[in-house]
Amino acid sequence: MSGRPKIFDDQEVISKAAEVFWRQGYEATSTEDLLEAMGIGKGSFYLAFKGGKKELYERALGQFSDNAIAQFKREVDNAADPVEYIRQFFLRIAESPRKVHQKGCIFGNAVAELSNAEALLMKKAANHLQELEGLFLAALLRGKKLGTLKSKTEPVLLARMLLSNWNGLGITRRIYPDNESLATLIKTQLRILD
Amino acid sequence: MSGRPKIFDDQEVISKAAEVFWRQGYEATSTEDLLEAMGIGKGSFYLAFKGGKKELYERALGQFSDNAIAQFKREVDNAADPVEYIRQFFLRIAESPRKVHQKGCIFGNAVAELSNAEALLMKKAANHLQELEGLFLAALLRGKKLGTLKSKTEPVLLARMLLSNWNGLGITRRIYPDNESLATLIKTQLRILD
DNA sequence: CCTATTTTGTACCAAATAGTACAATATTAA
DNA sequence: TTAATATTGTACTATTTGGTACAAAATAGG
Repeated sequence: MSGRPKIFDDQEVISKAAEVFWRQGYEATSTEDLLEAMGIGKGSFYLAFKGGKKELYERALGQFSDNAIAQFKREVDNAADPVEYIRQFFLRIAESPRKVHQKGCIFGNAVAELSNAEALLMKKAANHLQELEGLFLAALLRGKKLGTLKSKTEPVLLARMLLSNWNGLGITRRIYPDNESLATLIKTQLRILD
Repeated sequence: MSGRPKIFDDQEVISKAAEVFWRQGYEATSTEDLLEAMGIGKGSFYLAFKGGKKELYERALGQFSDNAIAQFKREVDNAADPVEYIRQFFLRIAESPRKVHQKGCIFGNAVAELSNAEALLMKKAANHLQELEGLFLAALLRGKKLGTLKSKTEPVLLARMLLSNWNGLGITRRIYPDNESLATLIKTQLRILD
């Protein structure tokens, strides 16, 4: 065991690939694009990712989700008021540079573009969004207990609505990549929490 | 003038192409797919659409938009209460079969998947969604005059929000293609109009 | 220093794909 | 009938693409 040393770290190159996928989408990204971004050759690539582009995309979404979910969970758990954290989470969208707006949500993009042919991939992307909805719900429930969630609406329904708002913003921010109008929109949407 | 007769109608084949683009997305659709769906050969295709797939996609979006916009406008103008029409417009989403949910919104899909390389196409798709927002706004303003729009929120803002909700539903309905839960979600979203 | 092991880089291949060229075809009008 | 014209179908080409094969390289351990 232990032959020629690897010249790259899996997580690192997956991150770089994720960025390309995010910017260009799944179909529009060629393996050549990915190899260049990852900085490795075909030999290494197909050894590490036997499933090729498809496997890489799946792992890119998975790793991205793991990081995002972990961060969200860590921060919301540390927040005194989880409802206020959600508010800031959404309002932070309206603090992004244009380039970021243009990418939208990596999972929403996946759900939108993955055709019937890639139904399995699309299901996995959908699952990541459902995880986010789950975190919304947990935060809302804690807010309810704390008394910071005033809304009389069922938390399950509020969480679903937050997810749908998130999905919508992933598109809308690309049409209106203007932080001021986005902030106004988001603040209005967040009224459902009152 | 007037040589061999055309064996197809432009609008018809564009409609058929639009359906394929809608189902599979832009990148995932090959010209071969399109030729098959349209029922014409390469000779005819490149004569009628010199710009190839790209031109066809643009015209497909344009024609789809023209039809949808025209229908919306006709119906909302005939509606006694334009605000109620908007409500029904959204609630009708929750009366779709699974196959339709899986396709989402053809314009939202375009905005989501079109990479920087296709920035111009994406801008045109975005414009179609802005037209929809414009119709929302016109309807809300008329509702305001009629007194059927109760909400104190700025109509411009409401219209923007309706568009974002629409964009979100284009994704969310693919994750939850269940009409009952969709109806619940939509009804809650529509509360902003009260 | 040799052997086993793993990774790397490259050469190669087969399939798919977009697009062109052009002869054959079907029409109208003279 | 014939000339002019527009459309069609097909054969062809050039390129891109995903993927494989495999020899060379770089390590650890004996």
